[in-house]
Amino acid sequence: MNMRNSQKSGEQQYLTPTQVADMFKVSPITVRQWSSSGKLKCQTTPGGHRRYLPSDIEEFAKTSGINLTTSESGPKRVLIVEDDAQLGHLLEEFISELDSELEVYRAEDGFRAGELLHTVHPDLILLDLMMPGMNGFEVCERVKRDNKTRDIKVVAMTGYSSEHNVNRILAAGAETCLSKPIDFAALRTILAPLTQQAHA
Amino acid sequence: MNMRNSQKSGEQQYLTPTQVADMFKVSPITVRQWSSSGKLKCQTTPGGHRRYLPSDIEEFAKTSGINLTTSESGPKRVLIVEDDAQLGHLLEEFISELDSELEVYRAEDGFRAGELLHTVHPDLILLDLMMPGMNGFEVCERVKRDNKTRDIKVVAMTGYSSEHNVNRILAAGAETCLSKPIDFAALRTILAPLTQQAHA
DNA sequence: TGGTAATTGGGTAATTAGGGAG
DNA sequence: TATGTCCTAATTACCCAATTAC
Repeated sequence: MNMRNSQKSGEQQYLTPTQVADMFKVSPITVRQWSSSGKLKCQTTPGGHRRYLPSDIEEFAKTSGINLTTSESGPKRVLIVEDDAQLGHLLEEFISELDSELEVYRAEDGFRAGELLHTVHPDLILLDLMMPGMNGFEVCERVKRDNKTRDIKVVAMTGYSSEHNVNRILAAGAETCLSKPIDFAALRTILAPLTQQAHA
Repeated sequence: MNMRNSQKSGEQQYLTPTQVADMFKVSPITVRQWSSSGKLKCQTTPGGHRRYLPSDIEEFAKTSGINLTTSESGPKRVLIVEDDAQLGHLLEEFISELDSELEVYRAEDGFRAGELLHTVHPDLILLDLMMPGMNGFEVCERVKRDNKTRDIKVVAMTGYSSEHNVNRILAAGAETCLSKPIDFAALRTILAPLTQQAHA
């Protein structure tokens, strides 16, 4: 079970030459050249090894027009935004067992949702539209408006699926809108693309 | 002996190996090597673990020719978490006029707060404890528990400042707890360190 | 005060990185 | 322009018991 709950902060905020090389699909030596010629900014360790910040990489990617094959290769991540503990847990279990390769995170409030959106950068969000202090429609709109997050698929969930609400959330960029109680068969179908890629 | 709690309002005077490692973009193991080979001075706890003084770090950085322009550089950022539009705007105005160098952001809901926490990584958070769908105490605890955000100062604001609540938020790691209506003179004092550094 | 998870130190081996000439 | 190779140095991984944080 590859379930990753809330508090995890073992991310690395710097990149080594080989990691950068992998991102651009070139050899580490080439990355070294880019740095020594000043094309790619870098910091150095006291021992003289180069360290790269994500911002430096992005800038270089834009300047040189090379598209970076970022972390598309890693395991797929799903973020569940649901304040109901019971349903939330059920969804966690269901998705984890669908594919043990999937990393499942859950936010039980808006703050946590905002945090996880940017710290784990999920591939898909299961979003409860009706949560206290959080407007699900707005959240979806914001996700789709931000360049950094617009590639994330949003699957809405609501207990009041009026035609108006469904149209509104779809217009905001959501993939689909599931009515509660959740049809798990439908959910499985929706998640199929993620599991297929994870197995590939 | 609890080192984290002993640094109530100021900076931490000792740095752990991991913290030093982050500063130099290196693994903790490497820091250990620097110390055991005598390149990096250090003190030790009674149990034999290494602790570093900022002065030791600076000296080592100079010797190695590294600029310690970690994340301390750049303009200071303040995040206001307040759902009341009127008060929120007032705070924005006040802080902006206190020092035009300060960057002021505002979150009107929990989701936005979580987003901004990680996207702008503020130096200080003005946190309303009573917001719908968001437990201010929990938020503060989470901020202080995460290595990435624990250096962020938290200033709480509440309309119901019972002694119990004040103690609870201070125990969670907040700098102070302001009662509403806000005492702007007190707020100015609290923000003084930021404005001074911004001008330096 | 007691319990549990995370960090640390030591030592050795494995990996990665930098520089330069091809 | 990008890369493969050689040599040396810097950095990291791994193991386990002790220490520390909360």
